Amino acid sequence: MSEIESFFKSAFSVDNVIFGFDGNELKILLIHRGAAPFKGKWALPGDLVYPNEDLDTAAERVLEQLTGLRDVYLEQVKAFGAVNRHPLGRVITIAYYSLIKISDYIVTPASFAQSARWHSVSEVGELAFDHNEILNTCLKRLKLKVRMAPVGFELLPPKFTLTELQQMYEAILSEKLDKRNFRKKILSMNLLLDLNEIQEGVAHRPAKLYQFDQQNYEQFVAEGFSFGL
Amino acid sequence: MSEIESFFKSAFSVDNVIFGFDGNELKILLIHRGAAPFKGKWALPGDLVYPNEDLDTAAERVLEQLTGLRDVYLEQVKAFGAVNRHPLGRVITIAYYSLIKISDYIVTPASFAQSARWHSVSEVGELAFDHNEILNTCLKRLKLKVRMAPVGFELLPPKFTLTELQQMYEAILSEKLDKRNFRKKILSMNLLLDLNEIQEGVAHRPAKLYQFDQQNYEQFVAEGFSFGL
DNA sequence: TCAAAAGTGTTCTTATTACACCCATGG
DNA sequence: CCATGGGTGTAATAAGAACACTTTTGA
Repeated sequence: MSEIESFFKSAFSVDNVIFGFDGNELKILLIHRGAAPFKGKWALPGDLVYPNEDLDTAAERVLEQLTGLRDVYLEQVKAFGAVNRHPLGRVITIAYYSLIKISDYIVTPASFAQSARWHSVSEVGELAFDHNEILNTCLKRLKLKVRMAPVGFELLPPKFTLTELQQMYEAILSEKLDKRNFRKKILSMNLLLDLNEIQEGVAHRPAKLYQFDQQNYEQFVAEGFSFGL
Repeated sequence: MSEIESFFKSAFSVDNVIFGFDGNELKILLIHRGAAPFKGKWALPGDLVYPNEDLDTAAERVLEQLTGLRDVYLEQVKAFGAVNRHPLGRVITIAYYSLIKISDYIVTPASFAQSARWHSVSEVGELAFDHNEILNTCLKRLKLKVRMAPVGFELLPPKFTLTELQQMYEAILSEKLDKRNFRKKILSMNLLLDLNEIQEGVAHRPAKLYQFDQQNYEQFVAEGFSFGL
């Protein structure tokens, strides 16, 4: 085998940390591996990238095959390429994370989707390959991102209460926030549309429902505003 | 060719945006391509990754072959993998940036180093491949990073004046900073060691020389401090 | 003595923090 | 009428922004 050919004896994959929020905890969707290597371990959903497929497209495909969801928030984080990260050959992987509304997720018929399950981020054990490292990197990135841009809304249903919003941030950042200060700040940004609706069927004073105002956000950004929490 | 073989008909490379600061402007080191594709264009230094080489190692190698420098600040940014980004085949590239002290750079004997030249970031023209996109992404990342961590010092000589420090930040962020506020803030962090030395041979009042106090920084971080500018 | 950059504080404005009670609803 | 979470304001502190003159040196 010539030297130049040996360069092409390698493959690349994408792996996707799919985050969801159940109203309480930050979760990720993991696949139970039914085959070697790492048979029996939990792993991030991922796949080899097709020869004629863009990286982002591959990550979207993995997500859609597993969840049936399209047009989801997806961000590339970085490449992981340690020589021995894959026991069967030289495979570098490009890590993504995505944010989905956990209630939109329904187990799809795809065979590997049958073995998928949500895990609390705080209770993830030892994963296949270098997936713990990938998860940690993606989580760190999400924590940064969620303070710098209004991406957290991707985890919530279209209508949400301020408490839900706050709990989502607390779950991601793993820190408690002050209720009054949080509300003051988030409302002062004028990014929440008051729907003049309230919760129903709760055994306490019902909370007002809000919606993220994407249009306002885009206008404010165009005017020089930058989100910060 | 079987399907599985086709996955391995691909290669990956690293490309490195090497930043330097000449006391005035932010610069990058580009290579003038002597061969197709993109013959005659300027390009980011890069190379295919050896089959048994980690990604970070490959980026370090590219940097060392070009500049002779080792133990340099290097950060992976992301992977670029559009299907047609390389005219000769499927090659995804992992982008890095590095920060070097421009005065340490001496043209090395390596053949491709002969065709390297510093370019002002603001005057970079159309580059080979998708290298303009890579450069922009790396520059954006550097702007973020330099506010969140004391990496800018990597661009300065070991002894520097406060004005030099400020000009470095201004060059990276492309914005003017207030002299008094800048000094107040940076000195209040206790990350600068006053060397009790002054500039020599300048035709004006000589400035005091400082050094970045890595040891203090690490201790402060351990105690929960986080750099912010 | 001139030119050139170094060095230095205060005031004002804005953002952040800390903190406790009453309200509306369902059971 | 009780339990549960919803909703609200103010005062103190800290951080950021704006701003102009004197000092030191070499030529």
